[in-house]
Amino acid sequence: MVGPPERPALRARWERRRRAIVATAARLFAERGYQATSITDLTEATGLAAGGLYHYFEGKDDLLTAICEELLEPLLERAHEVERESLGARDALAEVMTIWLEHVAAHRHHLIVFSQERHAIERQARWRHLRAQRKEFETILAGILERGEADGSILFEDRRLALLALLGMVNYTPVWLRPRGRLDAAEIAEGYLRILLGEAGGGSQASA
Amino acid sequence: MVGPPERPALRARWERRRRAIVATAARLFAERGYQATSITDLTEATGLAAGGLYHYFEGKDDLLTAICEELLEPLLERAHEVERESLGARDALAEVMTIWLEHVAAHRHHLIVFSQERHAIERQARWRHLRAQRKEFETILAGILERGEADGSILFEDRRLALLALLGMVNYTPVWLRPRGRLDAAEIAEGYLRILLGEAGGGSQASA
DNA sequence: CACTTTACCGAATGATCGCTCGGTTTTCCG
DNA sequence: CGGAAAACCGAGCGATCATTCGGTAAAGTG
Repeated sequence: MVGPPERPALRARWERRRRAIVATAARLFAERGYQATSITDLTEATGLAAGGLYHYFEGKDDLLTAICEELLEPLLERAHEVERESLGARDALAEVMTIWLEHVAAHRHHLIVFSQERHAIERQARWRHLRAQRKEFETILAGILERGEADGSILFEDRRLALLALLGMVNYTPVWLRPRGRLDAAEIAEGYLRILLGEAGGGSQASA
Repeated sequence: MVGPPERPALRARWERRRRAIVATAARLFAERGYQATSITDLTEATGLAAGGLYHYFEGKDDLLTAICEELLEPLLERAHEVERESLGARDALAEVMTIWLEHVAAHRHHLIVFSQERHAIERQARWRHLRAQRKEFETILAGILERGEADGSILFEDRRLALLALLGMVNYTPVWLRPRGRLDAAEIAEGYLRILLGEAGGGSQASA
């Protein structure tokens, strides 16, 4: 049977090891694909034998679920915290984007796996809750943009397209992000925000 | 043996059918994932038996190759055409983005598959040419942005980040795009261009 | 220390999958 | 029409894979 031990002294260790396996699995799945990664690959990478893995997870898809939950749940919680601060839309957007990019940078493999397996998560009933969490986060973002447009603090040519563009930028970030790259998460968040709000340069001259 | 027939009368039909199989496979792979789609799934969707499929393709990965080639080759060719027109950077960017989005909209499943299987394409030697084509297209884009900054027709806060943001937006587009949605490909291209160049609204008021 | 829970092992299992190949039907062409 | 090439079939093969389970070792508990 899978689940944390009843003895309190062992719970912390069980959870720590489980999280370590999730992190390893996220890296392997991101590098090779979920289906293309075999249980044998996981045993080699974790040092556990097959039976040992099934002591922490009910199956391979339970591992995928854990990866996505570790990505979505803390992000959603922190986004709700920002909402509770009742900032102006402009500042709320800046703050959500900063925590978002920091979370994504710290969980790049998780997001890559989530994006790669999106087709499964969006279609299969067993992942309804992940779908709901993704939607909830997007709804928070949409709300901030709408609020910003309503109170005049943000102007969009097309607000709905701006949200989709933002989701695209951020979801693509872990594909190119390298741990000690030129920009850190906060700088990327600021850069994206500038692009989205059209504050950079101002753009145009006449065309040639 | 796989390959087009020697008799000229049959070549056109062979190629037409091959392309039809590629289109069907692209849809299935996009919906279920490449690895999760079995040959049996493909036989059901195409009406061909297993042996029939292997008359057009050497294997499942040949099908993946064909999908990616159908995505990248025409796009690259059309991008080179735009370059040959020697437009100003601003106009060149607008034109490349329009053909890009039109191509992506017409091949949404292809791009979804390419993105989902990116880990394999980027890592395995047999897909070196696909990797080279992707890089070549990105180099064309980078060149246009650089040219635009050099001649003052485009101003960026961070040109490299702007390119990555653009790639993110466009690569994410097929995830949400619906065939007869609110915006067509040209309108999306225009919207993205406005976001990238900061021409919309002008953005800011004071923050709250 | 005894005893129970927890942690882990790894060979065996059953199912699935990509692919092959001998054969049949269809299509072209002289 | 007759022969050859092409198109297609589908049962079966070998390999792989996720998962199970009977067992052992280690750790906490009273």
